[in-house]
Amino acid sequence: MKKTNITIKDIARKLGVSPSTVSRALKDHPDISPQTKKEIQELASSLNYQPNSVALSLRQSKTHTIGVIIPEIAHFFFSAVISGIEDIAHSAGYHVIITQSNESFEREVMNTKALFNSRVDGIMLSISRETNNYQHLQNLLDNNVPLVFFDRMVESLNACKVIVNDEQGAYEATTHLIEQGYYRIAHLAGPQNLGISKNRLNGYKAALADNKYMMDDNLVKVCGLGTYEEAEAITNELLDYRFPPDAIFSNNDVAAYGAMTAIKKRGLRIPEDVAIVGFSNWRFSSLIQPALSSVTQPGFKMGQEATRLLMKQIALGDDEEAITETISLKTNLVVRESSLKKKKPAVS
Amino acid sequence: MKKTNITIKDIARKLGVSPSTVSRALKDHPDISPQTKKEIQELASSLNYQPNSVALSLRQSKTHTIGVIIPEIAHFFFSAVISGIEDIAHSAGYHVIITQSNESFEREVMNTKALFNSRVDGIMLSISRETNNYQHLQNLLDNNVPLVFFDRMVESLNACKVIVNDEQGAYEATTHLIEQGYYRIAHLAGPQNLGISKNRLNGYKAALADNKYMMDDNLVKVCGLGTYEEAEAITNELLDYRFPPDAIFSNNDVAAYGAMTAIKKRGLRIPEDVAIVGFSNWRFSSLIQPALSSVTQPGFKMGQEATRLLMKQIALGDDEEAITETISLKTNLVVRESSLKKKKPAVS
DNA sequence: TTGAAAGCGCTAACAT
DNA sequence: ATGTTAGCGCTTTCAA
Repeated sequence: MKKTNITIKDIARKLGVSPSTVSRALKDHPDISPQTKKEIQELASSLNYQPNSVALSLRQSKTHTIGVIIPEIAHFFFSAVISGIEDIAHSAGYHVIITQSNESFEREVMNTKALFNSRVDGIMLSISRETNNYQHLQNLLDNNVPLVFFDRMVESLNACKVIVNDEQGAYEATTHLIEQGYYRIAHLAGPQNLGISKNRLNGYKAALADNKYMMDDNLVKVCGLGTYEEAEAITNELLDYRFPPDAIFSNNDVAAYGAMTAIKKRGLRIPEDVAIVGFSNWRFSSLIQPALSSVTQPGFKMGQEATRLLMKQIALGDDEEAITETISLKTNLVVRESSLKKKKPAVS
Repeated sequence: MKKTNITIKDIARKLGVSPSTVSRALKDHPDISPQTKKEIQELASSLNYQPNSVALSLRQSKTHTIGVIIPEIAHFFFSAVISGIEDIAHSAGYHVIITQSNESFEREVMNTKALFNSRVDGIMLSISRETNNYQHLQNLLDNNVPLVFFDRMVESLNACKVIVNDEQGAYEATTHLIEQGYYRIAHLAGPQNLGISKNRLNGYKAALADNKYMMDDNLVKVCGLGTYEEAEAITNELLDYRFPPDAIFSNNDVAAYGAMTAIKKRGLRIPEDVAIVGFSNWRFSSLIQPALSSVTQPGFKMGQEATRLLMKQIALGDDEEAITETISLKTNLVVRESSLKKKKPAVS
């Protein structure tokens, strides 16, 4: 006695009118008389009628759904992105279908196909590590499917992109330390084959240069392993210098933690003796490292911007030329009160 | 010159056959002659034909999509759940639509409606904090929509549930400490109005009782604020006892971190002098707290199990009686080598 | 072995 | 102001 989803037909039959009348009444079409309109709407709500979006989608060839392909959901940065996507999509009346590539090329291809078959109105993705063939994405573009890349994009494809400006983030973090009055700022860098690490090092260098600080190569140490023990050891080397650094800009949170450990073990104070600012995706960094300021990736915002871009594309008629915008997001410098040493005196 | 999604009709026209023949050929129906079948399949693939799932869904009133309502995506536990959901759903050929309630009742209701309208084949949800009226969920059940709760469920509703056995997890953690030879085990408890905290305290008590340990009320401290500073202060109280604890079982990772800080500041060693085991949702706990063992919630598994349950329900005919199974998942005790003091000697 | 026709639920152009 | 009809893309009975 279940399984009886109310349809427009049902309502029409009960009221002795035609389905089209019901359809019009339910969407408050001006042609329908107030009288019938009222009857229909009342019956509909008392029957708890819910329109079948599938039928609508077929009719209008529009699903009001966007597809997302993400390398790994259970990663703080990406889940923040999803959250941002959901935020904008939801308020625009869109659903979000999430798929995961798990960094596998094959799954990425499967997912694009499946999303296309579902006739999503647009797709946003961050390509997997393995991906170096872009035919599946080119297919989408050829079929006029709105496409937006976030975080990891394909340079050569003619689509919208949202990325993070790491260099600028590093620049800002370093400048912050300079403004706080630190004068010997070391950098725990990441492996230099990663673009991301290189950009951060460049930002660091640029900030030093712009502030007329001498660049001292001894203060830049690459942490190749990425363990905190490594960072701890490297920090110890730095602290053993005759002129040790009084601040450290770290490429990531693991290294920052290693540095913190080394500094504390020596009985030095953070940030009075040595300050630390590092890039971080750490959800709980404020809890764990109350003395550390950090530079965070704006995942939520990235999701929002990517979705806005996608919405714009979707709104475009199918004949109009696709837009290909690239948004470069600023990182957030999260400064904790307790990590401030001194303000630069106002210039007199 | 775009926007021409290939349909079955297109193929039929080009080959001078009927749409039904094409449909059959594409799904390898035995009635079609090998000859035409081959022609059709070849043309389809060369045209890169992709079946329109929306039309399929309408036809079969089956969307192969499941809906998820989650309080907050960017939370490690929940994103792990999503990951588990995706894992199972994907291999069963299902899509996953994610929605977020943001702990708001209103949004939860909107989301259930929207998912229902999308005619998802089933819904999984963790209710929001605000939710205390269940009409929207009852509606789903009345409409025969398969429903599975995970983590936060509604006792009174007749649906499948997947939860975590916190009491058992606490029991196991405490037992672990006992087996390692610790004999004075304190508990940093959570606010006792939360079922979850109560369950963990109960597990702790049960473990002590089963091992013939004296229950000492002085060793159970409630951390009401939930800050790590509070936990640090409370730990200090404990350590000031004439007979201080040699192990701490903590209700959560924040308290564990506070305890760790207090212990380290006194120059005591972990785990030799005082061991800590705590419940944790911490993604990076292994990195940050290499000396701490922890009890983690099996989020991924929860997602998997919930999805399996949902699939089972979906597979059920609409006439058959709905099943209402409840699965209680074991927590994971993550033991780090460095947190082991001594093994209990084998009984001679 | 293939085709014609109906229908999933809804809407919109075209009657009336 | 309301009804009729056709069609979105696909499957599936039924007929040939």
